[in-house]
Amino acid sequence: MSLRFAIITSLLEREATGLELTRRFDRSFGYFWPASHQQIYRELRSLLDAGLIEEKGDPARPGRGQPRVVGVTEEGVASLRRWIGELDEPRPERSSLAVRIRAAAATGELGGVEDAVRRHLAAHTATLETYREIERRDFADRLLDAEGELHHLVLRSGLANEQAWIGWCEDALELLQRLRRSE
Amino acid sequence: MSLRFAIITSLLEREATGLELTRRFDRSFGYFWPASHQQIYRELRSLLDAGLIEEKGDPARPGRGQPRVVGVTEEGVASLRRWIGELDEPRPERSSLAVRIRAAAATGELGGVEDAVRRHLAAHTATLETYREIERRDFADRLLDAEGELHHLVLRSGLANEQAWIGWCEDALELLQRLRRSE
DNA sequence: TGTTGCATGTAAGACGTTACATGATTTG
DNA sequence: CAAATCATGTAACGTCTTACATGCAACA
Repeated sequence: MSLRFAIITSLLEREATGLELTRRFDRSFGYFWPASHQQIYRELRSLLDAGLIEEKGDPARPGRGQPRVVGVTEEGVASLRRWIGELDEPRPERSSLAVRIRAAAATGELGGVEDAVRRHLAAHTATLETYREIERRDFADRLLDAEGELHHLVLRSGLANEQAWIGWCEDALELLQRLRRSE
Repeated sequence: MSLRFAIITSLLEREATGLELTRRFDRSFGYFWPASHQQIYRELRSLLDAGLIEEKGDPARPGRGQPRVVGVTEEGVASLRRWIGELDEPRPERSSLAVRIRAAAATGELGGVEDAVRRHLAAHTATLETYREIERRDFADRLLDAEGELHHLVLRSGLANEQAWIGWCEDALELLQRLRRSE
């Protein structure tokens, strides 16, 4: 469901074609809800069918290869407003790294898992740096309007998450090295 | 892929029937890789076909309704050991709460999102308390073997994650209240 | 004997990923 | 005009969720 409303929100911020949306998801929206262009086109079709978005601009150019700009309808905005307050439990977290560590605990295969942790640490460190650059670029001055404050809040969620992961990975490496030495 | 190896690991720790596995996933393994009984039975079938697990106990009782205990084969253990070191990037995080906050920023619908944040805060607080209870129960004494240390490490990943979420939710509520007052 | 609980399954649909297909526009 | 790029799609597959179906055992 969230993808649907992520798209409506993004289109509400500004009308776009499918590919422009895809790029927005690669560049910003996708940091908290990733989506490929295939998912986006499929969802756009369904949103058009439901009347929540509509085609803007010259409708006399159908067919493949032609950019099709879409925008949100009144009904789309109404459904978005309703969705915001709907019941929403946190989705279960899945950590393949935790599975690997339990597997290592059960088999004694400690070397492989250490490599895996190191790769995760590198990835999280890179993501953290990306988020910090965005923060410097977009949220450096302290005079933000409500919309800016909320965007910053979302970014801080990513920052906190990456920092928590990095701290834990460092912890994990320390433990794994200690266990390996004392074997 | 991870579910497959989560099941092998759990069966390596101890043989089980499908339902026993399901309960283990509800009670411990599922904190970092949730799975329903449908997923588990499907994967068990596939693991049997692949020869990575095999039926233990009386094979003369086939059919429905009868418990079927399975255990890991030599080949299963080998494939688990191989998997531990395989390339594994962190899977993209998805946050429906972040989508809601961006939607609130775009529509001005701040009341609904505040409720959503409060519910997430309550859920994360409850999960944190569960993890703390497990920590008190299973990891209170400081004399753990390697396996115990690794299990504790996995638990600490959950603890760190929940704590990060709770801190952020409190932050978010503060901001949302401030924005509401200054409207 | 009917209800409850245990145990194993089937089916359908939503969501995600990967690979590929097709048309239009730009530019070397 | 060939190649690259932009843009919109299709298809197949795998995973996850939700709802339902079937059989056995205990027991009131």
